[in-house]
Amino acid sequence: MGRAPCCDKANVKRGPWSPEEDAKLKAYIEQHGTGGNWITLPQKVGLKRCGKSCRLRWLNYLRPNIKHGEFTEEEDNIICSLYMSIGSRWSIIAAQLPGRTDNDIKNYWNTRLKKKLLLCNKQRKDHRPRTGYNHNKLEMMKEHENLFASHQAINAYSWPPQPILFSTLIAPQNHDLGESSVNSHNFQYSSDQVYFSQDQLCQINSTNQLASMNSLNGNTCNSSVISSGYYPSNGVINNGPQEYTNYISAGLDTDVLNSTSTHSQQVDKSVFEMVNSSTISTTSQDQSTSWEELSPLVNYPPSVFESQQQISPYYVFEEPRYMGLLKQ
DNA sequence: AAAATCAGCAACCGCAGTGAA
DNA sequence: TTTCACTGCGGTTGCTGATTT
Repeated sequence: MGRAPCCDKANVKRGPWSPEEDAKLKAYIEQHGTGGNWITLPQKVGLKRCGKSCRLRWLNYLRPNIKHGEFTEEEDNIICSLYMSIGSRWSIIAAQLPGRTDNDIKNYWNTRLKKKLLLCNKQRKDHRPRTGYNHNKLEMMKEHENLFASHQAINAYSWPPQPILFSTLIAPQNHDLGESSVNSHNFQYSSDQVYFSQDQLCQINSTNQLASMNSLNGNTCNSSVISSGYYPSNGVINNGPQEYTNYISAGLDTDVLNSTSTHSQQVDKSVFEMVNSSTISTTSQDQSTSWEELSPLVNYPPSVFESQQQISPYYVFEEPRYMGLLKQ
């Protein structure tokens, strides 16, 4: 026995919406609201549409203050940066771009931005001297495609490795942060800041806990989404609280964090060992190739890719304040 | 000029999470 | 505690106009 359909598909209109349908739906919702029930809404409005379809039409097209059309450079940067950090969490990304819908951003990424990134980076590579890390271009493109196709399914540490891989391992020690007694290896936190490992983040993403965390303490999406920041290559931060806000941060309930699986602890431990071993530079270099290929719009500290000796665990975004996360 | 191909995007589908009963 | 209707999300599809052959 399968799941019951959300509506009677035989008696439901599908395909593009007519202006009349748009007008009906818009007028009704503006006057009465959605009533919290999309399934019954079409009947109330007098539309032969599925409730899901109405919801989608409203959210993506009819609701007020929707922006369509050209994305700005700033928006491009935000999308790129967030995509590299959290992957295809379009709703979260959309939350950082007022007026943009997740569908719009998804389409924009798939049809244009991804290509723009690849092209942009190809040009950059063509003008750069080759380093010791030799990679056939075709292979790199293949690798690319594979990464894009599979990144959702693969282990959290496979990709994207660079930006947040070591975030928790060298979380600031010289500030007034509380440290979790339960799982200090994985994260540190103050009352409103938590530093994730990539593994945790991916797990959170994969189970939609990130959204739940928002509601747990009433924060908006602004507080849940990754912020990017630059962590000095010497691993020491001296500039005070402002820099904290640049890290991967979220306002959330520590009980939720503590509930993350032991897998993250194991992986974190192995990564921690990697950091302390000599193999890290090689590994990092390998991984960063893909990352580098895909993220030409992100500015890195020079040491990330140019040096095999230093690993800078944080990346810097051109204008982190656009993330809506920095305290002004 | 016509056919084929490509690109953009609106809409759909199905799964997972949530919360009320 | 379980069930199930409903919502939200991300991936995919398919239509349409633009571009290329």
